[in-house]
Amino acid sequence: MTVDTRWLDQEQKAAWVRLAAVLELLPGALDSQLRRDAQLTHFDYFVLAMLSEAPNRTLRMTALAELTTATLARLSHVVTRLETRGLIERFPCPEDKRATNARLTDAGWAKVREAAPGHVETVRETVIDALTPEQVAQLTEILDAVLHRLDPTRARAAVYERYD
Amino acid sequence: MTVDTRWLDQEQKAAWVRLAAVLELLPGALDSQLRRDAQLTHFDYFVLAMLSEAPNRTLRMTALAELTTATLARLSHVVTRLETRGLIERFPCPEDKRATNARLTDAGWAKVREAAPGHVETVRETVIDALTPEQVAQLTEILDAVLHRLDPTRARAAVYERYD
DNA sequence: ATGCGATAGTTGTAGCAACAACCAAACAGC
DNA sequence: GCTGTTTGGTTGTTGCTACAACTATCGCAT
Repeated sequence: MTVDTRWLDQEQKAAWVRLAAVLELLPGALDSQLRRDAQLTHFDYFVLAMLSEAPNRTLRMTALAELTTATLARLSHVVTRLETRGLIERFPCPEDKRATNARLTDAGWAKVREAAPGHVETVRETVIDALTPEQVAQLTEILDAVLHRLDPTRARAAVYERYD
Repeated sequence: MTVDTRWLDQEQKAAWVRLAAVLELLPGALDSQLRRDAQLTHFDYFVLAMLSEAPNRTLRMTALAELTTATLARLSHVVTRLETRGLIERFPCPEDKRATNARLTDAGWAKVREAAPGHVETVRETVIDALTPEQVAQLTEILDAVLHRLDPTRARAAVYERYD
């Protein structure tokens, strides 16, 4: 019954244990900074950021869901909350009456502008400034390989290939 | 009022965007495999794994909390659930009447043995096997640098320094 | 001995995420 | 021009996490 498992060797285990630790700690660090300074979760922030870079600061829910790697259900809940807070507005898509557009309001735009510097600073402090330029390049390649496994359809490709 | 922000350059942004994507996708991938195949969250699994490697398969709640980077409150809830399922048992610590010990039951031990191969296989598929040996070594160094920022007190050091 | 701050852990509650069920508009086939 | 299917989105439920309040014990200084 037991399938012969290829266990991890010492070096692989070293990398994995550290990755697991980062996976546990980093999201919390990002989240708590944004929550404290901008009353936003990291996911909230990312949603607003994607909208802020879109033409007319508007995207269809489906497009926004792909950009943020979220299910439509999750996105819908999040957008509902952000809409209540006046940061986003929803309106029916004229071209396709099934569809809904989400647009960043002026207040939402202001919120992104206000939150960005602190967020970037946190990213620097926790990750970027800890690495040499060579390591930053290595990290990019490594993560690309991993993403290729995680996201074979490259649904998110559009987002991060803008930054090549 | 505006503090002069050091924005990320192209290469830094490339690394960061990819890291954000991995942070979003990888935990879900790990979680859903374990949930599907062993009815365990990744955190559940890690708790059981830490206990399974401890002397007598027993640890004080505080020690277990440190090993898993969890708050005591979070751990308490998780252990309550695992206890209900018969995978862990709690008993008062004889030396310190404030303290509680958590011990892995035989059923819990069996669960870990059963879940481990599938989990390792997922780790291989999504991360390790996507990388060259050089990249694995690079990743370890990179993550060490990040962890140093993230966890300056090295609370988790004990866990991952076992794998040097 | 006793009074007080620190330590160890539990519990209640509120908020967010995953999953599934659901409805409506659009499209494809005949 | 009906009918069945796919697409786009919302809503309800359940489970887990964070936060805060609370109890009990310990250690130590007086």
